[in-house]
Amino acid sequence: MVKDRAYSRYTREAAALLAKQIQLGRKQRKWTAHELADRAGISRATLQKIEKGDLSVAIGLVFEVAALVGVTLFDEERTSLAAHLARTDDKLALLPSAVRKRRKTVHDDF
Amino acid sequence: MVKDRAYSRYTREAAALLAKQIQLGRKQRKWTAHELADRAGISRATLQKIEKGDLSVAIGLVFEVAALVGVTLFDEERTSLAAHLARTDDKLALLPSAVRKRRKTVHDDF
DNA sequence: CATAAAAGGCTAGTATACTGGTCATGAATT
DNA sequence: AATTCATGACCAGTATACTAGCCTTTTATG
Repeated sequence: MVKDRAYSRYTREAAALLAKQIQLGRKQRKWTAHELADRAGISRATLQKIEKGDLSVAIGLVFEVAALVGVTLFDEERTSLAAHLARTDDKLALLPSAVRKRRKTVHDDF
Repeated sequence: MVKDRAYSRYTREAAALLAKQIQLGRKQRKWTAHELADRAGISRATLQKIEKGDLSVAIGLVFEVAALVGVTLFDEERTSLAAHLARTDDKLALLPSAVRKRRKTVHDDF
């Protein structure tokens, strides 16, 4: 053991909520853990970690499982994911591609 | 190389959107990648993967970075994360703790 | 236009995520 | 009550995420 990362409260709570929603979704569909793991193409052990809100699991695996049981991040009711992505891209394009730190002190931050 | 996982379109798009939102948030705050990586306690290389929507990054690291730049999953404006979590817990409590598969064929799925 | 710094890539090393398996426990059916 | 099976926990092995460091390419600014 070397790392032992610290996580913010927000991170822990958000992951816990996602985990619970996934478990809820699975049970509402009446799928066993084994069944869902198979559908997602992951091991049962990893699914257990996901449903516990383990923060070390790859985000792709978590999103994949979430999608399978109908849990969506980003309330995609109103705007489609793709459209939202495009709008975010547009905003990004308006900003300089590199963030530059001031070399000399300039009075613009108050 | 052994795995080479396949991910659903939803997973890829959701991760891409999150990645872009993070990058946007960072630039709006005028932080360099180096700066954000330091604040998050991760390497610059990992932050690059995060801002590219790499699906193999640990979900905790992604959420942590997202929180730092003000990107929130689960529109927490209306309901607090904790409250949402509690309500999900309640729903879970109403369901049987183990999902049981039918042994004999029963006509209830149509 | 010159230059300093940000961003992007790459690599080697090591910590660890994920897997496939087993075992124990408890909960749902008959 | 007996049985079957879902769940939770754990373990060893292997693939790989993450890091630190370095080099190259852009990009903003003087």
